[in-house]
Amino acid sequence: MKVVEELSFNPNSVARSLVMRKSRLIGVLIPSMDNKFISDFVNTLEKELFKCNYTTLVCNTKRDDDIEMDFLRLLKDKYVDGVVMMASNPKPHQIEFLEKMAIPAVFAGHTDSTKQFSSVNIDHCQAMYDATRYLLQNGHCKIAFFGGPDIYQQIVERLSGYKQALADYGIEYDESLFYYAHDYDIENGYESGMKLFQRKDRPTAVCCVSDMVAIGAIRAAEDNRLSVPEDISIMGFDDISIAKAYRPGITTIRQPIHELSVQAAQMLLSQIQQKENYVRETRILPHEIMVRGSCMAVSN
Amino acid sequence: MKVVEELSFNPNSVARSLVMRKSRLIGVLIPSMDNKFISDFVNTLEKELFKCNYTTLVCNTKRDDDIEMDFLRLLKDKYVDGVVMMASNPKPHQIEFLEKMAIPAVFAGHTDSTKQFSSVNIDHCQAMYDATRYLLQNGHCKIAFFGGPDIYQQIVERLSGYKQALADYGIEYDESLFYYAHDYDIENGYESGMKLFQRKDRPTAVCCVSDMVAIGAIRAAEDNRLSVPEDISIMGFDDISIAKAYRPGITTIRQPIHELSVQAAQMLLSQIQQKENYVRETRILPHEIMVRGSCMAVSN
DNA sequence: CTGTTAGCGCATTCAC
DNA sequence: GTGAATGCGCTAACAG
Repeated sequence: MKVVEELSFNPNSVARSLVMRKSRLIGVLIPSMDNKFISDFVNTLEKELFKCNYTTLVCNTKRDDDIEMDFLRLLKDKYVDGVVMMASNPKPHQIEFLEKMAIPAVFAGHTDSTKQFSSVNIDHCQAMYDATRYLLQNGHCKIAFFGGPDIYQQIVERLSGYKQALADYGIEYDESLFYYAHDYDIENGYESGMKLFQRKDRPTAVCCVSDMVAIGAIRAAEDNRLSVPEDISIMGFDDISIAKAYRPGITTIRQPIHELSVQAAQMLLSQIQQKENYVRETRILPHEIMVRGSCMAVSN
Repeated sequence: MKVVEELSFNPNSVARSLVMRKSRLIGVLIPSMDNKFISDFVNTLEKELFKCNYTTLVCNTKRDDDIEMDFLRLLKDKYVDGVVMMASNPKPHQIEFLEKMAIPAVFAGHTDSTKQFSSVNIDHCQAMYDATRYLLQNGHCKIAFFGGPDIYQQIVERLSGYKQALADYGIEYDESLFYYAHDYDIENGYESGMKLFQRKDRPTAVCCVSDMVAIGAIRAAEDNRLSVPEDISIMGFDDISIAKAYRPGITTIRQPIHELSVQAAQMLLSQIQQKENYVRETRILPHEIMVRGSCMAVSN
């Protein structure tokens, strides 16, 4: 130990990885970086894993399936000890790859319906159901939906929650009130809004798949001389930090981002420790509606 | 080659790194993740490096010097081929470490005043000078400054640009109009605003170190029944995407984020290729003022 | 309990 | 040209 100090020896992690087939590295696949929801998740995850001496390798897949698979291979090559998958909904070839290579993995914000890997998620369908019901309970009966890319299971589930709530309140689903976009950023919400708000028969409320879409929608409403929430109520989803700071404050569904992250870390860690004995599980965490200024009751 | 196909052989990158002392990995040190400015930078950087078959290892230092050094050591251990330093202003022990370990490095958004490493940056002093001058030219003569942590060289430079502009317009610097905060997020701008806007002798404008601070300031103004920009003009800095979408649109200084990133990548790449022959250089890129709704002229 | 050795999977070098 | 040796820095297994 004295000699270690004297020569300031420090073990070479690459050589160690080579023989150990371990790296104390955890890969995290994320769909993008420009989103408070994701950065909060990663921040918490890093903190949790760091406690156990793991370093996080953040992989931004930019929502590209090929990049996703490239990263998975890279991570395998690097002998990562585990992977947190939050980039997209589980795909068969990914599951197969992870299974074959015996890489511990956890899906976060997504549910592996094959149950081959653990997942932590919220009930996206129920969450959007609650959002829609909140509007219905406040007297809205004509509610538009600004959707996102339907390649995401979560988005599909959210839409079905919306439809379910309408059905439960005896309102027929009107396809002309559904606006599809290829992404869920400000621009998409703005474009959908510009189309919708120019209609004579505009609704009294709109449900958005994300807070960013909601911000775009609010901008579009204002550009059409509509006041939010007086003329139109706008509901967000995610509760990113800007949702509270925006004017008006955005009424939205909060995902328990911190809990999602902590549990993902813990599940992955115990999977790494317990190896074959690990019992996979699917956890659904509670969401919460954040009532702020972008929605109001309508008098019938 | 036939056999390679048949056995679907794929070279082991860890073993390769061990013997080559290279990894085709580039480390990127960032101060946080929750910022469009940073995520845009990283996105572009990844794209540029990916073209040359390099993978990016994103390290979130959370503005902690120790974490920063830990990552630097980790990166050295992993035999990264180079490092992009955008987490904080260059510190002597980092420079020494990089120099000693012969790790190619580039500072982005920061300038290495020792000139031992290359840098790409904007002129933060001139940028804030221009922002302040814009307000002065629009008739404002009492302008507050919402500053951030002075541990950042950029922030110090921005403050000095503000002071310089005032001086050039024959206005004495009034320390009571300078509000210091430990971070530059929405909350800090809000707190500074709540203090300032309750004063009887409030100014007609405020320069903020970041767009997030500006958003907080706008919120505070509104909570004090002040209209932006009618009662008070608020100037941002960075031009993050929300600056345009916010209401009112935030007049701000745009950093050429894409160019910053592309040039950082190119400089690092040529440094890696040219080895000892590489000539270090310091590049300063032009900024731009984005005129939007949060500032207006004042009639004297 | 200390000392030696084999081998992780590659690139490099030298011999053929 | 092809083939066999050496070593990158470590861990694990084994011997003394």
